[in-house]
Amino acid sequence: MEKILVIEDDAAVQRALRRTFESAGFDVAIASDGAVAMETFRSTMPRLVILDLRLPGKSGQDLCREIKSECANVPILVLSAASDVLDKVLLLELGADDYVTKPFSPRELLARVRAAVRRLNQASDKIEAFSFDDVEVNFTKMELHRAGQLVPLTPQEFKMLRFFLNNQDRVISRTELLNEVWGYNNYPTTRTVDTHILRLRQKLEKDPTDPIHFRTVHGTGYKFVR
Amino acid sequence: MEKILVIEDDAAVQRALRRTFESAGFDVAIASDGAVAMETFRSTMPRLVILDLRLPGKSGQDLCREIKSECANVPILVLSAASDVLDKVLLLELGADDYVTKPFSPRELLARVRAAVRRLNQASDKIEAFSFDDVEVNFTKMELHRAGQLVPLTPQEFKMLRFFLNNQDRVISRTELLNEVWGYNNYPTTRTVDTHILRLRQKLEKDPTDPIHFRTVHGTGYKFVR
DNA sequence: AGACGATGTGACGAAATTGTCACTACCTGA
DNA sequence: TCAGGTAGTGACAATTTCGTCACATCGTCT
Repeated sequence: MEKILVIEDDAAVQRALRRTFESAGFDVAIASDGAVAMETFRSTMPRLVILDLRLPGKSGQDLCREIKSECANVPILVLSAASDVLDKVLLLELGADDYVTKPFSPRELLARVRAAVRRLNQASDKIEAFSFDDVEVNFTKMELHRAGQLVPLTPQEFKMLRFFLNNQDRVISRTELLNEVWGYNNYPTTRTVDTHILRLRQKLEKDPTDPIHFRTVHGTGYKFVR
Repeated sequence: MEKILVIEDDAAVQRALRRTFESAGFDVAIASDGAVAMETFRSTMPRLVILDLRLPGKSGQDLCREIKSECANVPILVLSAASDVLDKVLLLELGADDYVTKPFSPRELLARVRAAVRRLNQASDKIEAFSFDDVEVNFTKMELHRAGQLVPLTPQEFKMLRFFLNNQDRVISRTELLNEVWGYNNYPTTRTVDTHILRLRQKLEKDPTDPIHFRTVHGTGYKFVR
């Protein structure tokens, strides 16, 4: 279920948006006030933000910039009164990804949000190439070089590495790894995960004993940090 | 079991509400008088408040504001006579979350309370990041920084911290903590809770000896205050 | 069939986490 | 002020979790 944040002061519009998006299966958080909006943003970490440019307290434009500077990959959809003199260039400068002028139809707004979320999911899911340290990996070619040298990875190792790269910084439990990397049918032991982490570390870490990238989160799982 | 506070002077309505909510599994506290309501509120720390706007003593509107200013995340459901000239906007300004006009059906009221509580539980359970003082915590990354420094927390400490952040200002008994944080199967001593509070304080409080955020409520439990 | 690489498993010491206890300090009501 | 309960604190032991290794298994290629 995708989480979105609505920053809007008009109670009637709030209700309308909540109804529209909740019935479309979104998880809606609302901030009525520019002053608390950033806080709400940080605590909910939404997938997308709908922002009314006309706000009491902090200006919508500032908010836009602030959100973008903090989390560049969260799309922002701006609501603006038709009377507002707005040009697309300004909006793009602010970091907004799309805009809708009031009065708008909920249907249209919903369509735009869906489009934005779809783009996001597509873009984020399939890293084809990546590099960190002196490591360069290309999933299309299934090749990994370290300091220019080709390092052979097994298929399982590639899968696992890819999953980690697609979920950087996030702590991932062994169970989730088994589900996502091994698939739902196979049920190896959680011990197996450790062994594979070990192998990835030995191949990719400068000091496999004291790993920087493939970190252990005791009692919980592992996470990849660039 | 969710605790709710009913602020209502009419004895007949009191009885009706008590019957309705107790048989629905709620824990009901009642204040008949605006004057003592705040006191009752503070001592019971309910999950939700049902407030009759027409009260002897202190005005219902003032109460509404006062409760909200003290505990912003406790939903307030307002009861009002149909004859009252009520503006929805005014209510929202007061901080009320919903309202029902008399005469109301118990069934409807119950439904609204349940909806509010559900929203609360849903919304609150998903805090992914939060900050207070010079502390910043991110539950997705399982990282906590204090004054920019990484402070390692154990899984149990993360769980506990999260529960406290999700239930700010509310007094939580040791038993409830054991149930919610440790789960229903494990039954460590209530003393165990104290030890973990100690550890959180040592890691997060400026002066662990004189804690500001993780407060002791003697004879009852603990509460987190921002 | 034999060889080889890839993968999964169990064992075991090491490390981290967590629960408990004992003791002290504190609070509260008589 | 005293007694009795309640909470803070540090040390310690029990338990859980992790890293690592050797080895079994499996499939594939020759």
